[in-house]
Amino acid sequence: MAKSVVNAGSRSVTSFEVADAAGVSQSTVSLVMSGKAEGRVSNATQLHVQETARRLGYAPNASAQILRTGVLKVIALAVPNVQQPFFGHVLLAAELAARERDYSVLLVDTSDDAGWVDRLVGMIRSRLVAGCIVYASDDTVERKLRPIRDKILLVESENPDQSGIDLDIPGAMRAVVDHLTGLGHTRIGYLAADYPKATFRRRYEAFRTEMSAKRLPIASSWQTKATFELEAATRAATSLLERREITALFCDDDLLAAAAYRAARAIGIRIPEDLSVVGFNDIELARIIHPELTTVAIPADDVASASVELLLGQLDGGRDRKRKPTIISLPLHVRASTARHVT
Amino acid sequence: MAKSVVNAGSRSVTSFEVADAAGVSQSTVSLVMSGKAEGRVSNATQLHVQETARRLGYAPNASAQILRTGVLKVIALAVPNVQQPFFGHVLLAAELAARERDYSVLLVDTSDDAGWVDRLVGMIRSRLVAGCIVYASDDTVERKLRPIRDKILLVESENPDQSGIDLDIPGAMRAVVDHLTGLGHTRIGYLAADYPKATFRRRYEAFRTEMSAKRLPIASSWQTKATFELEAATRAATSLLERREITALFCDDDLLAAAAYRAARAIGIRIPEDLSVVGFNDIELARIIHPELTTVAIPADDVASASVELLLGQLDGGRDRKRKPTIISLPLHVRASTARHVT
DNA sequence: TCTGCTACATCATACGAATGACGAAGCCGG
DNA sequence: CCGGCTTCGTCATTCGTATGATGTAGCAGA
Repeated sequence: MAKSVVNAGSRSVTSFEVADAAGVSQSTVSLVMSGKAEGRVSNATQLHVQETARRLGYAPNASAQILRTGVLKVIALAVPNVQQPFFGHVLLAAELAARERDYSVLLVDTSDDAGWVDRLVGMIRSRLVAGCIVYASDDTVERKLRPIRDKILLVESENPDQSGIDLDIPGAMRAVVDHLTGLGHTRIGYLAADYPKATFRRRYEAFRTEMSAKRLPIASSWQTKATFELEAATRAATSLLERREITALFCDDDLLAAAAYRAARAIGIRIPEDLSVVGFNDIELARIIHPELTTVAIPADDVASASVELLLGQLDGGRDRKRKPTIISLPLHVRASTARHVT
Repeated sequence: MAKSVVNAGSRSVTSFEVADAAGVSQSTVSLVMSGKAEGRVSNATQLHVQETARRLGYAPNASAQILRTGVLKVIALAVPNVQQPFFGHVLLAAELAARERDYSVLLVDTSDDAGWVDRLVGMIRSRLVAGCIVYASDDTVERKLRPIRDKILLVESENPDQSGIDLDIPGAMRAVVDHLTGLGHTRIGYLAADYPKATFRRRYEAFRTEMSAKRLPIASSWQTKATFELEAATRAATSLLERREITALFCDDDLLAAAAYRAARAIGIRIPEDLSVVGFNDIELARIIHPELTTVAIPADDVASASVELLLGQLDGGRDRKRKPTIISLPLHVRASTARHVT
């Protein structure tokens, strides 16, 4: 009497129905399904239950499991602007790392509205997600996250000691300035990202520190800001370059470097003969534009997998908070966009 | 194995505790919190309960709510390779569209392993997510998704009639071929994406159809395949271009077009003077490389928001399945990489 | 005083799985 | 024939919320 089949209709199969169909109790089904049946259920029964469950298309209801066990394997990832290739990498790597530990990843985009922090806090309070990795936060955000800070891992926090993960910005900027001065450059421009993020501020500070240490000049006319919108960035770069005062240019992001390329081409400045350019991030674009871009690489995979690891550790580890942040070092990839300055 | 318990901050507040603190019953708290209190709870009590809840930091437990109500506002998004900028756009737009209807988005990356389909089916069966949008599926995938097909929305399915959303590939290819032939090109090459996806096959079929309709030649030596890995793609493009048989080249993706640019530059072929290039996707890169790339645009935002809309409709609408797919048309953005062919 | 309302609030149960506390056999040794 | 030990299962409760059913008090009308 094969009673089939329960099509994929909307009502879902419960452990009670499996129990009925298999002629056992709900407890037995639960024990078998959760793999805790050893020593409590005979092998024959286990097989029978498994077969019945399969036949009925049974899958334990996640909400019920979570409610009962308190175990929730979903984390959120709050990233600014997923469409930036760099964050795409981060997202991908984080998903992979999470999946390896049986976690799923919920996306929270932080780019367009201010409501995301409250939504995130709500998600965590209501236990829709167990915790969250937050990239590039700022003070306002961190204040709101305070009450749930043991469920949050900050990457590149405003306050470095709050970070779980931090990047070796000073080291990277030292490498950049060393590289450029090593090539004979002294008038180094700065195309900054016009976003109020800690990471950009810290890059600029590190730059100034390095330049001072080397007693090199910094002029405000050698510097400007731009968003990542291509046309706007190109205009900003153009107005900077057409003064023809600098021989090298650091850009806060590879996209800005690409804009600088466009600007340089438009006004007849050759890269690297007339201008050396250094970017930041090392996204694929860096090798696509011509000449290939010298840039500081952020190892997105390492950052993401380390974040996941730390967050999950923090979530069940409990009280080992006052750990120092993990520092990720950022290699400078030297390519064809930088060359010796000839006087 | 001692079970570590009781750390101060981690126990979460329940509606019973709020009820106690406020001197009312749990039911009352629930009614107030869910906004269904009108006519059942006096205003004074409502305010008092709300205040108490706020003071204790109460948030309803999501699992319990879902279990009780059966309402689950999380959907999954299965996309191949989030790090491709195009899918970054899709993801972002989908998250936004979902959020507007109070849904959250769970990411499923389909690029690196084959296990994702089973994981996805499990998520849906166990009601961890309510439904899923699946991009660029294939037959194998669709077979496995069959049992839960009313919770899935396919975008660009292998079998067009299964799709909820489809792209007007034939229209796009017609525009491409019209554009190139209008410029006097007859020997048109094809740099294909080496991935077994329906979308690429359909592009190629549409290409052949158009070329036949115009009685233009197609030669296998004018065509090759490549993955999106930059170096490999550049090599493939190089071997295609160094034959110097074609005057125009269609590329399955803007990244491949970028590789073609590199190849062309390396062997001294000028774009667009010696070779016109057309891409596909219109990612930001298309305007960054020089000359700016003529390319078929996929309106990622429209695709994503329409997908979300359709899926959510399908999830609660229930039985209006046999709807025809929504067709999204793909404009050709003509830029500087295509020019008249001079004999 | 009794019926009929309205306005508030509570009771009790269901959602579906997990799990500690209990059996019920079967078997052994004495 | 009885106590004790395994082996195999089941019972009953718990997780936290939502909600139909059920009061209770107060008041108006008759």
